[in-house]
Order: sequence, then C-alpha cells, then structure tokens
Amino acid sequence: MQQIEEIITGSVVGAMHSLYGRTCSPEQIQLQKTRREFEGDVTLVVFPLLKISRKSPEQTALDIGEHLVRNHTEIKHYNIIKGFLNMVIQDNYYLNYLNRIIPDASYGIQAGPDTGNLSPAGNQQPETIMVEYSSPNTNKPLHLGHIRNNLLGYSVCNILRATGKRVIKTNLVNDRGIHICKSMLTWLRYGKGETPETSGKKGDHLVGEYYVRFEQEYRSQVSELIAGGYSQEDAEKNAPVILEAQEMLRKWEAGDPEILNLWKTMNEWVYEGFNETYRKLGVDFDKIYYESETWLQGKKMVLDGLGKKQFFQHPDGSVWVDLRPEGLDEKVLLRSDGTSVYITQDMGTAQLRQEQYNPDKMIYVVGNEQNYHFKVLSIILHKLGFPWAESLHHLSYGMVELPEGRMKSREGVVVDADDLIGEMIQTARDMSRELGKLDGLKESEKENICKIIGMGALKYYILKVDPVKNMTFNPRESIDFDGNTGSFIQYTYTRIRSVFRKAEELGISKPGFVSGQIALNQKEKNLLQLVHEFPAVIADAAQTYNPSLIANFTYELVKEYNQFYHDFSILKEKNKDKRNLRLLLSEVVARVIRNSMGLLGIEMPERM
RNA sequence: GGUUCCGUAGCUCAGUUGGAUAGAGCAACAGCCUUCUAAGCUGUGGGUCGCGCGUUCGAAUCGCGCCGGAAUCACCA
Repeated sequence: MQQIEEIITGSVVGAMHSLYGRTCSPEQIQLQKTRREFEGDVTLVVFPLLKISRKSPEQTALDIGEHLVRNHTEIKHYNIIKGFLNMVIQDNYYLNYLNRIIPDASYGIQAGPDTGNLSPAGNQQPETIMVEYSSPNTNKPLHLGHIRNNLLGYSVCNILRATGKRVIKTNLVNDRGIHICKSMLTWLRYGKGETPETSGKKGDHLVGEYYVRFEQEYRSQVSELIAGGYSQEDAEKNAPVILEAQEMLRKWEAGDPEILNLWKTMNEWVYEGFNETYRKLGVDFDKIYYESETWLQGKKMVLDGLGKKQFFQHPDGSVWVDLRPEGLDEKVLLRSDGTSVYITQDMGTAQLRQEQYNPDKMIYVVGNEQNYHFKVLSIILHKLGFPWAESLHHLSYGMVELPEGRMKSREGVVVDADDLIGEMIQTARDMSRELGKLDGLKESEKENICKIIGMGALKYYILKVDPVKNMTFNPRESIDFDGNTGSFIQYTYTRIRSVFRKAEELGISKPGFVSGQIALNQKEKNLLQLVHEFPAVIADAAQTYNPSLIANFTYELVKEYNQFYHDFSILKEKNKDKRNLRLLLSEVVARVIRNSMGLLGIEMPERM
C-alpha cells in the first residue's frame, strides 16, 4: 500500500507531463509536512518546477493543484501561498490507515531473520550486516564512553533488523597487548594473590585498579628519570616498569606458560565483570571475537604483504606500509621485536569475519578518535586486494566529555558505568517514593519499575543526541526525569495503559476498527499523521545509522499525545464512534511508543 | 603544521537531499489537579544560527576564506 506522499509524488510527475509536456523525475518533487501555521497537511514546493512549467509559481501551483484534486479523492482541497501548494488530506485517508495497521502488533518493525543463525550469508536476500560494538580492553572497567558505544551499537542493530536486514552483533575483545601486561605486572608485584572472591570486588574493577597503579608508578619513574637528566622521550622509553611490561608482552607472544596462565585468570575476572555490566545495560552479542585468537592471522597477512612487496622492512626488522601515495604517512605494522600492533589484529579479524560470515556490510561502532585508524585499515585491505575492503564502514561517534574535559582512564578520572547505572536506578527509586505512585505494589514490582525508569532515562539521554556530536555529561547534575526524557515517554505510555485498565473496569471493550466517517479534530489528525510517518522514520534511521532520529520522533509523538490527552476525554466521550477512535488511536500510539523505544533498548513499564 | 569533525537561546539539544516568521527541554517567572496518573498541560521572557564573502528566486543548511573547540598524525590501543 502506497502512502499518500508516494501517490502525490507519482501524480505530480504525471501532471508535469500532461500539463506542460515535459518529463521530470520523482527526485525533483519536493514534498514536506505543511507548517503548523498554514492550513494543510502536505505541501508541494513548486519553485523547482518552474523551469519546467515556465509559468509563475502561483499559476503552476494552481495547475498542479487542480490536477491532483481531480485525480485523487484523498485530497480534499488545497490552497496556494506564494510558491507553496498546501494540500488538505481527507480524514478518511488517515482513518483507513488506522484501520489497516490495527491488526499489526509489530507495526513499523519488520521481522529480520534470526540472528542466532550464524551461517555464512548466501547470495540471496536479505542483506547481511555485521555490526561490531563495545570492543572493550580487558585492563579496566567500562565507563560512560563505553555506555554510549554499547547503546549505539545495540540500537543500530535493532534498527537495521527492523528494516528486514539480517544482523550479526559482534564484539571484539581486546584481551591482549601491552596494556594487559601492565595490569598483570602490578598485580604480581602488589596483589598478594588478591582475587575478586577474596576482595569482594567486581573482577573488571579489581584489574582496573592495578592498571591505574601501573600508570602511577610509570609516571613517577618517568619524573625521576627526567630529574636525573633524561629527556621526556627517553624517560618514557626507559622507565623500568615499561621495559618490564614490554618484556612480558614478548613472553606472552612466545607462549610462556606462566604468563599465559596469569593472563587467562585475570581476563576471566574481567569477563565476569563485563557480563554483569552488559546484562544491566541489556546488550548482547551473537559472536565474540578475541584479539588473542585473531592477531596471528593478522601477522600472517602482514608477512604475506611483505613477501609481495606491498609492505617493506626497516633495517631494525620492523614492518611498515607506505601510505604517502594516499596522502597519509608511513605506518608500522609489526614492531622491530616482531610483536604486533593494534592494527595487525584488526586486519586478521576482518578477514576471519569475511571467511566465516561473508557479510555484505561490516560496520564498526568505534569512537571518532579512531577515524585515522579505520581509514588506514581500509586502505591496507585494499592494497592487499580484498574486494570486501569496500564493505567496511566506520560508524564514528563523538566523545563523552566531562565539564573538565575528556575522561582519562589512565588517571582514573572517569564516570564508571556500574556506578552511573546504580545512581540512575537509585534516583528513580527516590523519585518514585516521593511521588508515591507505586504505593501498594510489591517490592519486587517496584524495584523492577525503578530499574526500567532509571535505565530508560540513561539510555534516552545518550541516544537522543546525534552520534557524530561530542556530548558533555555533568556528573553533578543528575540526568533529568522531566521534559525531553525517557521518563516522559514512559510516563505517556503508562497513561495510555491506565486508560485501558480503566476502560476494562467500566466494561468498555476495545473495538476492532473505527468508523471511516468521523471528523477528526486537529490533535487526532496530528497524532495519526505522526503514526503514519513512523515507518519512514525507521527507514531513515537505518539508512543513516542514527538512533537519535527515533528518539526525537518519539518525543514529538508523546508531546502531541499529552496535549491530546489533556484537551480531550477518551472514556467520557459520549459519541461512541469518537470514543472508539480515541481508544484505537491511543492503542496505536502506545504501540508506536513501545516499538520505537524498543529499538533504543528502552523498556516500558505498565505503571509509574 | 597536515587531515577530519563540531560551532543554533544562559545550559542540554532538534531542525541540514537549500524552502514560508529558526524549534523543544532544562533553568526563571505566572497559571491549571473533587476529572482517563500534575514524571503532565498552558503562558511570558530569552537568538547578529561563530564571522565574512559567494552561489541562488530563496542559505542555519551548499562553496571558499577566517575565528573558536575537539580528535588524530606513536615501534599506545
């Protein structure tokens, strides 16, 4: 079924031909929502068509308006203001639309194929998209920046699947490298055998403490060396602890059993901690890659490339790629001691994924600080001649900053993910107690609702912002529960649910359809138009990988609904057709709220 | 210094395939609960859309040049 905008677009193309004998493409037809201050629902901007009509804006609009009204009963009438043709759509069109979507509980959401089925993509539809997100290092706990990453990644996956794509959610755990060795080193030196069990600390936090401790010690050694006459650079290269960490990495890569054992143990602690945080955030993955399992593949690719003279070697043995022809610099791929760097394993992981799943697109949800890295990765894979190098897309998002500037995990200046989640839920509890609306519910129910509200506020706060933009988070000002917030949206939903509970008490049953002969008031019409727009919003969000479009659309919808709710009674409406309309309209609005927020990973409580 | 991204109300953000008089929320102030949940609704004040030039019938939106901020250009990840 075509939506009215598509019908009008097609018809205007036809009109241009029959009126002026010239063809034009659908792309030249500019339709927009009529601004609130003018009468109408859909507006055609005629200026771009003047070249074809060779008439005045008013005359062109008149010609087209007449043509449209003659050919489409959906268009009631029109008016012309300057070069704008404002069309009023029949209420009947929206009522029919409402009747059509009532049976569709998952309105707007297409059922994408099961992601659990991890077979390689075949040649037939649907398109398979692999999305990497989260990608933590195992040397420290997750912070607010990771929260943004996880929420974005998870939401983008939902949105893509809602447009019928086959989506594979993947995580690349950075479980190896010099940073892990840093934590291991300090734990060996100062840990006295401390474990999550003996200390009562969450595993990722425990390991993180030793990482911070390493950095402290490293900095103090660097300062000492500088005081002893070293240059900054030499001091940083020669501080004893960093040399030890490097030695440990060499042992790790050589397969030293003692080092490997410690490494496994400490990583396990971290994974348990991460899994708890993931569970609280409500995110999950279909396939987890570990760098420790992909780096050798990457190393092999580098050596192959070296053999084929795509890369070259310095006298000290390090391997490089020359990206000067691409306007970049030379880039190291293997260190002089033979150990691999960050990009090495990303090459290996990319190839493994192609072999295993053959996705049509590979999306990396990674912060904008790595823009250069992904540019380099694409070019290298290109140089190596992989046709799928084209399918890589870096979904780059902005940093979360504190009022003082960016977070520094090396110095422990971070907003910890677990802490923040805990605070959000606590604030929800405080507020609920204050408002007293949950009195009479069981403790477990109250707790569940507060979790939904606290997490909803956090998720909405993060996801409503355009991903490309940096955002500031002020820990001293708690995240709002009023205004443009997740709570406002949840609140609107619970109001609707409450109406239906009340309806049941009053013995008012939910109708299956609405009469097509009702005159809509302005609020009802606005709401139906927004509901009508929902599928297009999802398509847009999927195309641009942008969950904030969903968030902002839903805000607009609930704002409109609250005005409607305030201005009109639903259950006390005497006219039965009108009452039915309002009931069904409310039902569909609740559904859109639930489905759209579901795309953001935000749950809806039944009451709050 | 090179490259990339960002700059809209006091604050946080919408609006950008070029369209009509640039919108919300927070904060401030003034109203609305014997009514389907006031986590709501209504109103008031608040703007050289960083600056300049250009393209255009029309620019917050496109181009160029500045200014301000961020990221990156590591044998870190």
